[in-house]
Amino acid sequence: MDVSPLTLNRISVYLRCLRRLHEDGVSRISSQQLANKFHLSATQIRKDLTQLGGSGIRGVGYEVQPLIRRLTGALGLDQKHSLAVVGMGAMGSAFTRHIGFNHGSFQVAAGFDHDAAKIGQKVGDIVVKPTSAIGVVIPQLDIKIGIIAVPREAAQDLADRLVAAGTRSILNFAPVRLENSNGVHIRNVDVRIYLEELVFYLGADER
Amino acid sequence: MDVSPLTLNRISVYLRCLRRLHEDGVSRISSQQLANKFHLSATQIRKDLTQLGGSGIRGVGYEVQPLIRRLTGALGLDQKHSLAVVGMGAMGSAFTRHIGFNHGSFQVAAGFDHDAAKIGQKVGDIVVKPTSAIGVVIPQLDIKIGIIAVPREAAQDLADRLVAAGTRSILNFAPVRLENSNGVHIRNVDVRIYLEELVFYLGADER
DNA sequence: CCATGTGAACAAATTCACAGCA
DNA sequence: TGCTGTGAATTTGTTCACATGG
Repeated sequence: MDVSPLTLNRISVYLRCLRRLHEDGVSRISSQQLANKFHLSATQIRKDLTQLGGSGIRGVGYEVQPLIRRLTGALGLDQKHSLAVVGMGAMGSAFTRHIGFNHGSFQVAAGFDHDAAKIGQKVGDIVVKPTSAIGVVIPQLDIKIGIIAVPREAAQDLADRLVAAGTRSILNFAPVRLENSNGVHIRNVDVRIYLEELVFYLGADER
Repeated sequence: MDVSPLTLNRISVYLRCLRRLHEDGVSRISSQQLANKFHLSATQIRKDLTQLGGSGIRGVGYEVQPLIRRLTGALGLDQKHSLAVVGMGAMGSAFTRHIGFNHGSFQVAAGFDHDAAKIGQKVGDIVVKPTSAIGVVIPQLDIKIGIIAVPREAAQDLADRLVAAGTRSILNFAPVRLENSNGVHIRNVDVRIYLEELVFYLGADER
């Protein structure tokens, strides 16, 4: 299948909205109602949903629970996914706790750090391991998703080691564009870039 | 001026690259060299830079230091910006420490939490204040940028209170699309959405 | 001559408008 | 009738190709 990241991210949003509706006991909803309720675009919801094979009822709308199941399956969220966090500083441990607390399709299965003072310590449920263990632990636990939360200088090297060990996707918090060797999917999240964006629009009036 | 978020985020990236070059003693660079060195597109660099009023020298390239100054000014990074972090849980305090450590154009000037156990505690340089103090502290410190790092349910209310107190831009880590009342600029950062994206592309082969 | 800056071609994403079906 | 699903139109973003000028 061929879905753009933009569409995909919106699907995630829809899924969340639908789960909330389901909790509230709503069993059917039209694209228009969904759009109104969560400030989305009705046409776009329909376009996006039909990309995964539409399943609405003309004249009625969508059945909430079947649609949730459909999207959950399409995204691959019907299985548990193990994550490895590399870098157990402020970002890495916040991420670990964040995901750990939100029992969902994800669990942090391993945490690595370079710093001897952090190795052996517990963060949430996991014990921090040395980065030298990446090559052993990643294949052992069959981890396909890695989180890079280390300083800029170390990011590329650790990403390479994750990929060499079998990681197929990387969520990168370090402020570098990582070189994506062969089919590895990389998502960069750079908080400072977002702050800079906000600053620009702050001053946009004066320009 | 009228610059898209996409362009703007790339400008931030260029700025970083240029700062690294400057540190390495490079005083001139062509768009092509810049593109090669950091895996970017030369044409796009030029298009983006000319949006802020091009300043390259034909046949030569760009002067690194003047360009840094130019971009820094265009983004509004030549002044210090105070931030308020709302929600001092794992995410909020990680963010605070992250920005705090990286002395740049940003400083966390205030941190708020709802939880009595956290109020009065120090996170980095700042002392956590109750959310009830938002209305007083934000105008007092003239804070224009707020960070929302609270659970979903509380996010909209706190965003509203920030805006009412004078905040003009919000970086939102909570998993909700915040309603952006009048010209307030909102940037959503939702880690779980990015993880879900990665999962989808993991399984993309089998589909 | 060589790299910038830019109009024109192209591609991607969004929105519109409506045909088609429960 | 009322909503989905979708081709067509539009807008937005990227790449190409080259004229321009230091």
